[in-house]
Amino acid sequence: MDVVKSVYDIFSERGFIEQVTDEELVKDLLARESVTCYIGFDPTATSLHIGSLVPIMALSHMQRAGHKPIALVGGGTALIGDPSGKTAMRQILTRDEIDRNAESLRMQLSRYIDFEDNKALLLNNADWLAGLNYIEFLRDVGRHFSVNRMLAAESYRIRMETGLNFIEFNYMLLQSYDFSYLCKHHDCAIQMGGNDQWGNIVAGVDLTRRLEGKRVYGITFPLLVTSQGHKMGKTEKGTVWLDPDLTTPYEYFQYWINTEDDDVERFLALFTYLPVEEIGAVTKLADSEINMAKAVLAFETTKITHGEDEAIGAWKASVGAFNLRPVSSNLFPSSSIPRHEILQDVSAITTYEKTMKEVETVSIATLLHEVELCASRGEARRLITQGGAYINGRQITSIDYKIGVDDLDENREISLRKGKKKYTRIKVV
RNA sequence: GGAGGGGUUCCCGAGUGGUUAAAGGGAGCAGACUGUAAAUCUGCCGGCGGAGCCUACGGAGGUUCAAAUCCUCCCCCCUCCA
Repeated sequence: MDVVKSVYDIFSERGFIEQVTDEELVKDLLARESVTCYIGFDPTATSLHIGSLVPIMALSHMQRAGHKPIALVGGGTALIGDPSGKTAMRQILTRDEIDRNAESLRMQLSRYIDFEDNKALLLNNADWLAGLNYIEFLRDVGRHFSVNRMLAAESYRIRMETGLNFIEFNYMLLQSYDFSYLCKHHDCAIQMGGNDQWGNIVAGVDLTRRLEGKRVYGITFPLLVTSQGHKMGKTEKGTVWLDPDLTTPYEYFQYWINTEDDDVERFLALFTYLPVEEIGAVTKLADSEINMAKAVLAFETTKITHGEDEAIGAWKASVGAFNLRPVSSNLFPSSSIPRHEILQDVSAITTYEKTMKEVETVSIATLLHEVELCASRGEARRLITQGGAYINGRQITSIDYKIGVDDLDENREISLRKGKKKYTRIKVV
């Protein structure tokens, strides 16, 4: 088979697809011509996080296959917010905030998608939603929606039990309108999104047919949870962001290398560009050998999000801190992960600069708190009591421990560790 | 608008005057075991220099020696009726 793979094949072999509105037609369309497709993103935060990575990678694959992705910022819906105040899920944002978030969104997405020369678009639905006239909207759009059918949608059925306000109920109409608008003005033919968007996407397909007389399609991705059933991208320190100022590349790397065994293969397919043939080798890895695959996963994902230099830095720090074994040369030949032994270089680990006085005069618990290893001094004290605090690899046995010059290494640095995995360094200046 | 039910610590959820920083579960953290995995077991799990103090049970007042628990007003959610 030397037929070029279509992006649909790529999606399907990499596990991107949960549901498709019309598999045969979508397959055919994507194999035949360059298609414009879109995914919506919430502009409620200044940074995207790991939870958005599947949609982002999907858009990226689309573009690589010669299609045209549109990243749609949901500025219009953010303008409405959720007035009940009970759920914090939709914050009301001002136009300024939305525009600012949209801009940082563009910068982040630029790592994965090329927006040059209109090869991809970043649009904001506030541009067409904000000026909508209610009467006209009801007449032109609202009349196409059957409340009975809406209530049958999975997403609403669930909310019927806990309560659903009118604004939320309207998101389906607005999102459907987005789709038909993008179809009309940008010739957009496919909407993609998490499987929770299925109802909204299908509604948009229907509306577009009625409004524009055009046939459009929808694809949903599986909602990712780890094999433990945990939500993706949450750690002790909170969300794993894509912004290096919020989550350092080292922490990002660490998040991925800590992936559970059962998720490694799936994640390699979803979050890296490595060929599926190479990824399949994961299943043959015995016992701890799978850690090599995790290293590759961590390296490749970090490289995609933060660049190769940062990925190498994070990898080196990881090697230094955890005695990571080099990845065998026969594994993942497409990966650019370094495979040689290296000198210890932990500079990618977060380092705090402090004066000798600042270090000597405070209690060790305070210090652990100050370098954000512990959320409070109380937690730090507990940690020490339970034997989970280490200084330069030595367990701290007393909460009265005081740091002195003897704790400095030749670079005037101190290594602090919480448990087995959380490292921080202090540079005494 | 009327009637009833409800808002508890990160989440779910007990608790109807003091013994409640508040049962239980989940999540999380640490220790042991390991492979920076999972499972399991053990401990911890509001803040503050430990006995003490502060903050906390939707919001604001009030009763009381003492309130998450009683009273008043307000906000929000749910159910039924309109």
